Amino acid sequence: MTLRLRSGSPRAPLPRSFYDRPTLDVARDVIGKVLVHVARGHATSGIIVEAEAYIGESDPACHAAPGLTRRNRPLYGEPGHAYVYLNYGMHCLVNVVTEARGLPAAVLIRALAPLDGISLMRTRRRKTKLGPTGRRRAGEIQDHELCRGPGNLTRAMGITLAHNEMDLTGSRLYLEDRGNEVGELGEIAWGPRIGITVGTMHPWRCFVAGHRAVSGRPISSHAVRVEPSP
DNA sequence: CGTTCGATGCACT
DNA sequence: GTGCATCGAACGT
Repeated sequence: MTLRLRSGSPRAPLPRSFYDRPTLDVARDVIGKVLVHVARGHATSGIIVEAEAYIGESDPACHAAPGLTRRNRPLYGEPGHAYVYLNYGMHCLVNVVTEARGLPAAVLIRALAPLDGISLMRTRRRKTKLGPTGRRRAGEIQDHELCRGPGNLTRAMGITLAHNEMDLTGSRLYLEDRGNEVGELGEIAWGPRIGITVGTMHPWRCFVAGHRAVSGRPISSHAVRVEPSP
């Protein structure tokens, strides 16, 4: 399947200036944008509905907390590049690097509402290694489950460690604006980041409240803030 | 519904 | 050797 765009709009990766901004602004603004991966002429894409900010060496949950290491080097590099790493030995997680000029920070992409290449996503998800019991799920994976969660979305999109440090202004892996109105998806909400044991005081997880593709349990609307408090 | 727990690889101390 | 920015099957309500 070839890359398909909304009526006639040219392929236009977001410029580096989009990423070279305060990370909380980038985390908010990636919601509603489209993540695209083109592999061997086949595109997969989805609207970002969940993201988390990791900001600087003073953020204990950020990979830059120990200072510069071989692994976290992309965080110290130019904004608009991918930071992909392996976690729990089996999941590749994809971030977009933000904040130039010495502040190591990034936004973790946590969930997408799939758009293009859904059958290819389903094929890739079916190739997931089986657990110790060797049992596979009974039914088909639903569309909204394909890219629900950071490990699931990289599996469905075919994003691997080979994409680490890739330039997001290129033509292989990028974000673009297809004019989707965030209001059509739902209301933007902020809350604590998921799956971490430190840095939970920061409400730096941004998501579309109530969207089916958002990971974790649904959160009652009164439990979330509408703006982050850095 | 809810919680628990094992699989899995690599960076880091 | 330790500890993960996870996932989902297998239990227990």
